[in-house]
Amino acid sequence: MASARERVGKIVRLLRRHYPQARTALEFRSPFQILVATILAAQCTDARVNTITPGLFRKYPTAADLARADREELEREIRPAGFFRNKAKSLLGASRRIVEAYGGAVPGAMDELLTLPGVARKTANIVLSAGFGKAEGIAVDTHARRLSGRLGLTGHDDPVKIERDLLALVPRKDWLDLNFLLVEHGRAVCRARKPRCGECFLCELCPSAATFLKGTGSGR
DNA sequence: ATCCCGAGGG
DNA sequence: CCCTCTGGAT
Repeated sequence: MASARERVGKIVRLLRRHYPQARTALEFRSPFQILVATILAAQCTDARVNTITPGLFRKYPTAADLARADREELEREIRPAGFFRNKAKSLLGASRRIVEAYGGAVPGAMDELLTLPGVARKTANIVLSAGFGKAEGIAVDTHARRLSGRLGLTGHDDPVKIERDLLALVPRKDWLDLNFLLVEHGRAVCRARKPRCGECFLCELCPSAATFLKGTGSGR
């Protein structure tokens, strides 16, 4: 019988093979830009975020610029991403603290990132991995959480416990990739509504696939 | 009509 | 633990 570790290892290998570009997609951005884009991405599609970030970064190239931004003007800029008041508050609060406590540079440690208003573990994990190329944890958003649940990666549903279990299950060298792979696969294939089990390369390893493959299409 | 790439607050 | 915040996709 394959151990949980072996099973997860197999899944990680398949994920990596199918999303070779997942990690590099954001590499050209600075930690500051990653932070901003990640905050904006909550409850919103990438495509929508991508329509506003160019103008945003032109207007506010650095944390210092953003820290000085007019709140209402900023809210207008990011409105299409939804939750614009909360997000403007987070962007302003975080950039101000970055200026005051970290000399204007986004901090590269988990405990420091967590002191930024609007930044919790998920966002911090993404900033660390996409912005700094290092992983101190594994970002568990709703996509990763759903994927983990369907694949039965861990016995838990709580994101904190999922992360803890994954960290114990996966070798450290894979943490970085997992931050992108779980989210990407959960978003693109293992979707909440109609999971695309028919085109999922993890199908044979997935205890939930049979449920969704019943009948003609999938889900519904 | 209902759900969602989070986080803060009661 | 519950609620709220937003616009877009389905």
